[in-house]
Amino acid sequence: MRYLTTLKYINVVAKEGSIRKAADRLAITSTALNRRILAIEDEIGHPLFERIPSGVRLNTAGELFVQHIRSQMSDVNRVLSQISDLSGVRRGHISVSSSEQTISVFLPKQIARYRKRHPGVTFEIWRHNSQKAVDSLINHDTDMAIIFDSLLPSDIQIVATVTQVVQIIMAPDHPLANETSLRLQDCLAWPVLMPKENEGIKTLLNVGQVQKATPLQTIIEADSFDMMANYLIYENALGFQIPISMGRQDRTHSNLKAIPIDRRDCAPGLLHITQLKGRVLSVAAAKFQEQLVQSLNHAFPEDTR
Amino acid sequence: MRYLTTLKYINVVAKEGSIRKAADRLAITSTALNRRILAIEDEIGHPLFERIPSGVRLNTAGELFVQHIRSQMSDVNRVLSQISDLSGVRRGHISVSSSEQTISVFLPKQIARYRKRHPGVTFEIWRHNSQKAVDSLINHDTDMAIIFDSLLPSDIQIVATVTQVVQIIMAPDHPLANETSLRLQDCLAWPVLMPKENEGIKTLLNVGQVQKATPLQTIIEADSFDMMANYLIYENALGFQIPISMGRQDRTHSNLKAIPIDRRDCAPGLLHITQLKGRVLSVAAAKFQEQLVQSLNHAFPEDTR
DNA sequence: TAAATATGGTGCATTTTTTGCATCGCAAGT
DNA sequence: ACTTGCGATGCAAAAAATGCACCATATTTA
Repeated sequence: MRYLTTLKYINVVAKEGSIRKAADRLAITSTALNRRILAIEDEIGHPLFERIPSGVRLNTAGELFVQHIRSQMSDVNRVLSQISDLSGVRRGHISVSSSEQTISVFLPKQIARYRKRHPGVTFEIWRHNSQKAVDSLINHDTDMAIIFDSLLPSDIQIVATVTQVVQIIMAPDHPLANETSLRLQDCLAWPVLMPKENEGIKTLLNVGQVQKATPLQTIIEADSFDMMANYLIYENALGFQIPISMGRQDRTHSNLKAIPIDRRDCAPGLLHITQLKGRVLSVAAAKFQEQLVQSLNHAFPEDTR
Repeated sequence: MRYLTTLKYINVVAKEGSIRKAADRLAITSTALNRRILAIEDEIGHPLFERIPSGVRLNTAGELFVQHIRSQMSDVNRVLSQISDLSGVRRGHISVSSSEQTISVFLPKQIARYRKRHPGVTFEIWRHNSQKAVDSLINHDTDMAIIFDSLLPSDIQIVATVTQVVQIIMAPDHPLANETSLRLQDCLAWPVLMPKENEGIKTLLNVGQVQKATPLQTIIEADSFDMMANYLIYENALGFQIPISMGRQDRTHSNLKAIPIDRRDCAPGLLHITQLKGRVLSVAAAKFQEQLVQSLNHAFPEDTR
């Protein structure tokens, strides 16, 4: 949209914190960009940026205006998507913020399924921890976020929630592999691989550990589920994950066994599908969100806790 | 705002229903305007207007886009108002839709009071019946509306409500002038002036009449309160109004006596201050609305019905 | 301490975009 | 059959945006 260029430019400058850098990224001259900014500041009657030696920084007016810009741009996208939808083709671009747990197995399947029906829709997936996920929603950088067990600020709207029991994963020939449920004290004898950035699982486990005063012996902290999965083949250690991270037992991770932790030791976590409160999603994004919610509810029907 | 020109143009074309007429009103050539529209239609990838022999008409895509434009423009104004407010000066423009009852006495006083504190704010007052008032809110043509006793659609938000008892007005020397409350049957003996467009009062009275089977003898239907007031001096007739239409008894309409109708004959009406649901008002408009609500509640404290 | 390297801002020539005029084709009203 | 009003288009003029070279200034580096 041509009439949005200036707004887009300002947004980039705000993010880069420097006119020249922004100009680089936008593939235009810094002068052109500089002039656009001076012009609009003049038009508004107030500067939007504070000039500091290392570049520029939004002042209060700028904050207000940039916020407006972002909501404008996402609204335009929504309307364009609606218009595209009128002629039958479902076009659009969907931006999703996802946690480590859902990004590897669950999301790809969902996206593939959606794109099968609507090939005109493109996707953008961000791997965010919960804080960044929330920020990305507020900045209109993403349409929706999948967040595991985290307290959410009030301007985030929870669209759907499913419970996820933390599971212990191990090699299929592990001595514990035939149990149907495990207590934390059963694990003390084995070394443990702990998720690192993944605050959700860690918090849930920590609560359990503190309550029971059962310190696990963590040998590796890592973020990658694949890394963890591969390591478990070589040593009789234990890892943690939630069901959504794993494919079907017989498929993606057929070489791993997953056994739920007894609820007395570790409460089930909540996996939320969220969006910015009050925001109207594009047709494409709304439909995709609908599909996500439906799939989640189907795959993990409401437990009786 | 320069970057909004195209949007503004499209909005005008949509309202005028003709590119040439819109171009006239915008003081540009029809070619320039035509090109802008063709350009943006091309950019969107869908026509916004349907070309008919007598001009152009919005198609569905256009409806969507124009709706977006209107909300965008009012949002820009809100942000600009907020930015102005940062530097201490309260600037802005407030657009109010008002019913006949409030426009002559109540609103001028309120506006004067507001402008005394914030001379930078300008006003625009529309005299609308309730249907037009609602439309103007939906089109973003007005920031708020004062509507008397009318059912409101669900996308209108009621900010405040006061009750207004229908009064019978008459010359001070009228035989009924010394009563403190009147039944409708007391009025049968005198000719009656009925408000015309003012559906609110008429509906309330009609309910009363039907219930009691007491047909009033209407001699004049008119919209102007002043006309009504002046006529009552010459003939011993009766008129109807609600308290907010009258100034203080001793001031604006000192030559008239107002006596409430007994509630058994005519239920009190509701006067609403309304705005479009979900819309964020500019600083100026929000403050003015606040003042209105406060004044209303002060002037007409909650009755115990 | 002085040179080097960033930053935003400005004058001027150039390119791109927008506008206005004259005109066409078309359809409805007279 | 004619007029009138509509949107669309080719072409030249006007206006706006851009890029280049350069300035002033503050920070970092040698």
